[in-house]
Amino acid sequence: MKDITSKLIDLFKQGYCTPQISRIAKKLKEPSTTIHYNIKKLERDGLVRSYKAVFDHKKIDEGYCVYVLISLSPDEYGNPEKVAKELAKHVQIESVDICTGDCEIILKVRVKDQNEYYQLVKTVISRKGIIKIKSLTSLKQIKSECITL
Amino acid sequence: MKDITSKLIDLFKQGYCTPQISRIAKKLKEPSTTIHYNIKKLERDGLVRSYKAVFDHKKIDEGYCVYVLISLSPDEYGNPEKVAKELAKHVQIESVDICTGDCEIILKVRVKDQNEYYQLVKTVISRKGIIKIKSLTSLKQIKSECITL
DNA sequence: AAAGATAATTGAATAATATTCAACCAAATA
DNA sequence: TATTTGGTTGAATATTATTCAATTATCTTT
Repeated sequence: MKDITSKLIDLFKQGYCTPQISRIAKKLKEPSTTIHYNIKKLERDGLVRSYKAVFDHKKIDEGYCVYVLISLSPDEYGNPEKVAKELAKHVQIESVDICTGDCEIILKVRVKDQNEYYQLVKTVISRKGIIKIKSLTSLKQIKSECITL
Repeated sequence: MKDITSKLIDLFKQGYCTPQISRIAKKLKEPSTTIHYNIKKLERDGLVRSYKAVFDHKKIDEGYCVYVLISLSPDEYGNPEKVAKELAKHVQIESVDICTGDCEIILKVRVKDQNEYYQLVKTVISRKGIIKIKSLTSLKQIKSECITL
């Protein structure tokens, strides 16, 4: 048996989806050519970056979700983007924001369990320049990516 | 002129997209029927919740992004889901998580600007049961919904 | 306000794609 | 090892996206 499932999940995280023009046309009661034209415009103008799947994260071994508030040391403080871009490379890190307020960087992390999170903190999040990490663990996701669960 | 753009954006937040089977088939070098079968299985088993668009939020009047840490008063403390579900109803609130640690609920909010955020805090986030709100404003999004910007 | 240019809407024709089906093969189970 | 269940696949069909050309609306310039 080929393990196509995990390959599909990886592709769907990036994109590999497309709008359902005829369904939208019926919904909005407009000709499908009009819908087609308007969608292409959205894409051309860059309002839409990608079309992708939204998962039930518990079912794809990403049930452990943590918001990570990161404080930088004074020497890295002026250039948070360097650290942020480095962190963004990791697939377990869903989002990376540079912030104002109590911390300089906020991550949203999805991993399988607490142990995998611990490994991630040890190997990628803890690094030179980061002086403080506060983990806010999600006990229950009520809404995610605009979709109420 | 019909304002189809905003209707499309609304639909794409919920879904109204679908996988590109033939493109995936070429990518993975498998017959499209095999890909079709495996995708239907993913959907049937509930690993995939929806297919949707990812936006350039700055271009759709959602350029102001805030993480909101909410503390509940002792009387609501034992039942955070009630408050969480109420908050989840609002389209500007992208995600709602019930948390452990410094706060009970974390929101990710997307609005046009600071003023619209102020309105949201006044009218929906501030309510009975919420005793403390800490706003962490995103200055720059490096990665969002798994997509590096 | 008129003329010209550009952008948006649309139906008909075509191209591309998803879906169904039946046959076959692999894996698990008893 | 016989039997059932789940996965793979090619050929046929159904559905859907895309292209194109014509039409209409909107914006720009004078």
